[in-house]
Amino acid sequence: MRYPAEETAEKHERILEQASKLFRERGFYGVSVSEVMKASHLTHGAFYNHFESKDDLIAKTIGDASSKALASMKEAEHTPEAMQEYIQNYLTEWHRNDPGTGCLMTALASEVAREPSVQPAFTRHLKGVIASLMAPFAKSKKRNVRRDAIHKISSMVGAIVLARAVDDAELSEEILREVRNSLE
Amino acid sequence: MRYPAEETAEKHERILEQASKLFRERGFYGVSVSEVMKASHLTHGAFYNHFESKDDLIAKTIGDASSKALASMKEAEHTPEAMQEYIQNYLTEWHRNDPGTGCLMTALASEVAREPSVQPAFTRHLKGVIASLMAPFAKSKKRNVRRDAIHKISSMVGAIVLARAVDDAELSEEILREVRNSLE
DNA sequence: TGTACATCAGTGAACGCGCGTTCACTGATGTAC
DNA sequence: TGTACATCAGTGAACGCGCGTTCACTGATGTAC
Repeated sequence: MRYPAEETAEKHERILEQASKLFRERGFYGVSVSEVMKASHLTHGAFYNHFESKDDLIAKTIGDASSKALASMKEAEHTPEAMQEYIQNYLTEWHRNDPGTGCLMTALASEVAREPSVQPAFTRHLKGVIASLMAPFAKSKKRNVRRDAIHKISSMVGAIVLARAVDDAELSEEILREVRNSLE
Repeated sequence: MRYPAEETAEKHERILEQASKLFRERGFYGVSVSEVMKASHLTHGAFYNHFESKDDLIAKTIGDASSKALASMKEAEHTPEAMQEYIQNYLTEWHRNDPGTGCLMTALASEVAREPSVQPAFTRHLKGVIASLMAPFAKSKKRNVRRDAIHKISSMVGAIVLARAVDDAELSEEILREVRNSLE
């Protein structure tokens, strides 16, 4: 049966949001189309009214999640203090434990390396994050602002990725703490 | 038919080596048992004479690859210069382009986070790498030797992971170059 | 040393299962007149 | 404004496919005597 256009748009949005969360939690291959649709309170058949294929969903999801994340970063204050707070919040056990609502680069980077269809959106996202990390120093005379931003985001991503992969709670906390301290 | 014990051990080793390479290239779920066996010049049926299950293979493969990598790190020189060389070689386009023979942490970390059976071996591996990065400074009076090692390996892993996920060749090279420069 | 037989690492057909995808069908919405 | 009908986002059964795994079978190796 036919549905009001507004409702359809809401469902479309719901699919993108649930996919974004589930993919970050379990990876592209760890989540089926049916699971995404179930989480969106729909049956799997309706999927192809919204997306061409699972690959299309993956690409659209990353594009959408990236746009939202970058928009909220741009709205934030661009002071060195605000950036420090962002970094310190990034390197927390909370972020480590909750990939579903966390940074999409940490959750999906190694899968993106094998999935060319997502790479354009991922690249745009990383460029946006680097720009955000540079913004507070735009008018400063600091040298190597861009180099520092790239080094920072690399160690942040690496730290969360390693802290998640390790099954020794103490080592995991140590990684977060010591990279936090290194970036202070 | 029965085979000489030596031949069987060789085949077992071949399976571990091919699995190690293929998993790093395409991830645990991107490689089938049949593909591993084909690469080892065997048919898929023989697999269960060597391993209990695919999960067992994954755990044994990471354990084996880690042991070999740590052994070769321990054999190397433990001077600050040798460590610098190791880091500079790690952050190369060659390593980025060849995950199959590269660092297993960069290739598999985000999958390991979802695969508890591999986490013990992964944890042991990371501890070994941290120890190796600290070794050259064992007798120095430098403070924060362990913190620096953790920060270094985090940015190295993050840099390779990001450089692989990005489809902009210039940005990818820039990440490697700037993290290389930051760690000089 | 020679013979008889148990062992076991191979082969490849077959299994059930879950996946991505398709399709016939439904029925309220939106449109044409 | 009311009626007739095309539209299209849903539903859920069905599809083919590749996966991990099992199994009956093979035959040289290694062992017992």
